[in-house]
Formats: sequence, structure tokens, C-alpha cells
Amino acid sequence: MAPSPVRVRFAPSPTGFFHIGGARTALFNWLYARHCGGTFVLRIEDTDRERDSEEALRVLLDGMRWLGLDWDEGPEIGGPHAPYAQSKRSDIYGEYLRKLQNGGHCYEKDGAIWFRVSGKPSQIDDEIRGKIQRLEEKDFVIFRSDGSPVFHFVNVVDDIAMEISHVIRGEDHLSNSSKHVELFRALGHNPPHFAHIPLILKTNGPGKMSKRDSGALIEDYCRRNYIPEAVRNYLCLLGWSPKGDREILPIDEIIAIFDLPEINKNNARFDEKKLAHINGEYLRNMPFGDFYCRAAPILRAAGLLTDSHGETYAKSVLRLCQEKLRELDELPNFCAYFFSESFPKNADALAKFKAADGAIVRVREFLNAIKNEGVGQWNASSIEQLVKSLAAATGRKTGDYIHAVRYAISGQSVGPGFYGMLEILGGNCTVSRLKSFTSNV
RNA sequence: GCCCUCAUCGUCUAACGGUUAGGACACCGGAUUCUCAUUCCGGCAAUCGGGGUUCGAUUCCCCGUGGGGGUGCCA
Repeated sequence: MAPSPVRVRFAPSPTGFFHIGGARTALFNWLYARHCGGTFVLRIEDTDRERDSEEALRVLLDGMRWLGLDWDEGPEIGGPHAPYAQSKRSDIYGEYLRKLQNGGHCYEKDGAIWFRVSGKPSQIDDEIRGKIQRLEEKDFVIFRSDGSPVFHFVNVVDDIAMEISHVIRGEDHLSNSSKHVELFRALGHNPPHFAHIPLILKTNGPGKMSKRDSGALIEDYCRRNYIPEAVRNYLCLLGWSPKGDREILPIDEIIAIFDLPEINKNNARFDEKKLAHINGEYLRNMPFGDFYCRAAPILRAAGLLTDSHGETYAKSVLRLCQEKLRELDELPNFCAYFFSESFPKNADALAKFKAADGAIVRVREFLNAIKNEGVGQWNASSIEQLVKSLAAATGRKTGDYIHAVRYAISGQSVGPGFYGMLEILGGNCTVSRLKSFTSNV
């Protein structure tokens, strides 16, 4: 099969953060390249010299890889148009500057080099927005007085040199495209196809998402143990829709149906709650083996799970938890009492316990019932049997016992199914916790 | 100010010019004779305003209004 002529690029500048807006732009470029069987180029626009570039670049590359956005040409893998960092391409910029000078397209003023605009409106044919015309009225600087080239110039030069066919970027660049078209023409090239994608706006208040907004940084989701596929899936939904009342779908299907003209024109507000919901969907629907691999290290890091617990125990606990979670980071709080005697007691749960009529009496009754029965037969159904006959004997509801004992055992008012929870905790542990609870009240 | 752009529930979105305007998040209610942060069921909730074009407009055109972006020797 002949390679697709589609070549797209993501051209971030390493600022030390991987902003969610940039990530979505990268994602849409990547999706389009993969959809077309084209090439996805990663180009680093590091024209700000004095910055901790190594560190900042790391954040970017790690974030891209975490999201599963692999590039075909770029840093660490090279390619036919290397180097892929603008700080290393000054020879090329000098060469293209000479072309402009030879064509009489620029002049010097105040030590800087200025581009002379044509005075004619530029037109772009945007894949999302249709034809857009704009007159670039004023000449603009392409080389600063310190000799460094500015964004508009290097951006266009590299798109020419790297044979970029489609420029997919944020709508904040729409007004810039008249500058860029002028540069393409002056350099003797037709401009590429453009696709200006909508911006991601703050959840509340005016303006687009900024680094400071909650949820704005990809590396935070990584740190918070979000599922990268879930974050990526959510990002797909900002400005694009798979239609057919579907939202959560595997990336291969998204790649198959993704296309530029279907991208929305209007900006989208970021919604962290919906992201959390989608993360929960991914978490609960993933195979248990995958869930265990992600969850166990978190419990270890929290100092809860140790070698003494054993893998079988850890797995049975986590199997119980998987179906309840929205975020992996909730896990330590959610199940600490399975691993430690010094588990936290939830304040609301305590309030409920105190408010419940005779809760402590129920706990004592339950403890006595266990003592009478013994813990020889200790499994979910035997515990259920025990609770039911106890309730029948005292004329209470099973819930009266369950709620009270749940708090006594776990310090929580919510959690996994009661009978399964006690089975896994074990009869001896249950008894000893209830003893110490009743004697300390 | 000037230039560009956009406009469906609170939010993300769907709807060849003909639909009771659909789905999802959030929120509210109910069920799961044990909780809920799971699951299921139900509810609330939208075509920015005004003119056209048309038998018929969320959809096409114009004008307002509102939002967003640009207007740097930032990217």
C-alpha cells in the first residue's frame, strides 16, 4: 500500500507543563494521521533559549507517551527531517531568510528584520470552518534584534521543510493564519490545508483553560493514577462526537471514524466530573488482572498492602473494590481497614452510628451471636444466615445490624457488600475488632 | 477600538429543511426487604433575540446580542 501523503505535526513549546489543550491538539493530529495512515511529526518549538529544556521536554514526551500518542518522526526517534527541535535548526532558518530577502519581502528596522505584507487579503480553506479571509494590515517582525527568529517564521519554515500537508491547531491561531499564508506565498509555496479546532474553556468563568486551572495538566492525571485511555477518550469528546449516542469506545474505533469535517466549530467547556465518570467506567470495566496490576502498587505505596498479607488476600479485597471505584486514588481510603487495624474513621459515618437508635446494642448482639455460632463456618452465606436469624430473633431489620457492624468494623458507612466484606476479613479479625470496639465505647 | 470566529438542556453533544428536539455528565426521586461512590428505573432541563427565504427553519440568509480568539522584537 502506498504511504498516505498526509503529514501532520504537533509543535509544542516545552514550558514545563503539558496542558490539556495542547494534549487535545496533539490527539486530534495523531487521530487524523492514524485515520489516514499518514505521518505524525512531533516538533519541539524551543526558541526560548534560557529554560530548563531537558526537564520541560521530559514532561512533554512522558505525557505524550502516557496518553499513547506515538510519533513517527521527532525527538528520540529522529526522521528524515531531523533535527526536530527548533533550537537546532538555525541554519535552515538562515537559508529561508535569504529567500525572503532575495525576493524583497523583508527589511531591517531597529535592528530587527521585518516582513513586508502584500496588502491583499489572505484566504485559507479551513477543513472545519470553510473559507476564511483576512487582511494582514501591518508588517511584522520575523527576526528579533538579538538575531533570533520569531514563531510565525519558524513555524512556516518548518512546515515547508517538513512537508506538512495539514496544519491542525487551536482556533487561537486562526487570526495568525493570514500571517502564515503571506509567508508561505512569499517563500514560493502553497499553504497547507488548515483545520482550526475549537478551544477548551474553563469550567467556570471566562476564557480558555490555563495552566492554573484545576485539571489542566496531563501530568497531574498521571500522578493521580487516572487511566490514560479514559483521559484520552474524554479528550476525544471535546469538540468531536462519535455520534450514535456513543461516548466510550476503543481508540481503534475512534481512529476509524475520526475525520476533520466532523469536528465542531464551537469551544467546549472542560468538565472534570465527566472525566472522572469516564475514568470510573474504564476502571470498572477493565479485566481484573489489569485492575490488580494498577491497584496493588497504590496500596503498597500507601503502606497498607505488605508482603505479609499475601497475593490471594490482596486479590480478593481488590476484586470487591473494583466494581465501586471512580478513581484509583480513592482506593487507600476505601479499603484501608482490610489491611490495617489503624484504619481511619469517617466522621459522617460516626455521626450516623451515633444517631442510629441502639447501634452499639446491635453490635454487641451481633458479636454474641458469632461467639455462640463460632467462626468455623465463615463465609458470605453463613454470615448472611447469622444476621437474618439474629434479626428474626430480636425483631429488628437486618439493616440495623449491618449498618452498625459495618461502622464498627470499617469506620465507614459505605463500602463493598457486607457479607463478602466480612468473609474476606475473616472470622477472627471480625471478632477481635468487634471486641475492641465494644469495650472502647 | 479594530480584525477573525462561534452560538441546541447548567455542561459535553446528536438531529438529509419535516423528530413528541435524542444521548451522556451533573442534579433530584425511586428500586436493589445492607450501605453507595456500583447497577437498574424515573424526573428536571435546550434550539440567544429580531427579521427574512420556504407549505414547513434547530438547520439557509441578514441584523442585533452574547461568548471565544487575535491585535507582541510570546508561542
